[in-house]
Amino acid sequence: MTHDTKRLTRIMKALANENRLELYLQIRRQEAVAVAVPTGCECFVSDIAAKMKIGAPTISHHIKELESAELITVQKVGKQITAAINEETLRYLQTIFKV
Amino acid sequence: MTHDTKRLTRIMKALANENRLELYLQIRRQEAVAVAVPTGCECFVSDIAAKMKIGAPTISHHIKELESAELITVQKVGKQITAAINEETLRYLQTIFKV
DNA sequence: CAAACATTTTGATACTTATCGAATTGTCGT
DNA sequence: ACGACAATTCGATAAGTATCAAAATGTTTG
Repeated sequence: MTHDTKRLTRIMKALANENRLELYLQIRRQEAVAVAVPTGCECFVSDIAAKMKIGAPTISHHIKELESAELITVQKVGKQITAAINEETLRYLQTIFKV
Repeated sequence: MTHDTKRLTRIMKALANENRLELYLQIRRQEAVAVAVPTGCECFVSDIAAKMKIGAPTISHHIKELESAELITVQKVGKQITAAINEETLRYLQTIFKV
């Protein structure tokens, strides 16, 4: 069992829940939109959460899991928090699934 | 929740276990070796399993999970079984993690 | 300060699942 | 047919976790 398998398992676990995966994908989509606007990324987790069918405590839990797996980074902005994709981990995943 | 999220969740779940992920990665590695030899892929699951620290029933279970998630295909060859990567699913994962 | 709002923590519950030992099935060679 | 070996099924257990409600924390604004 290599070190990489451990890391990759942690990442996969973090993506192995429907709602958490959806959160991650939404954050990526929001970022894709954000690069087009001059203000940059204003990816509020509460905006994404509002469209989902799970409660705030669960969202909070999931965000921490994604952060702990280094899939996203999180920042507090006033009352709310914003999330951003951890590009390094995304690139790592790309290399894993590269042919 | 899109249809794709459902499918992707099933795939991620299948890869979200250390031993099952290791199985999948080993099958990919074995295949990479096999293309270099004229006999093609002789990727026996028992060979991979012999190097792992879990019992045969668990291996059997994991192989079924990978197959059910369409990550691999399986074929019986005599007493043993061989596994091969489902290339379509691998390409799907590539598109997901593509920048 | 107080009200309002976003997030987090805590504690509990229900569900899933990884793993094993034992028994079973299937396949090959003698 | 029998013994050996690979894989599977069954049944059980232990560990993990997704989710919620309630309470707590932190932040902004009147």
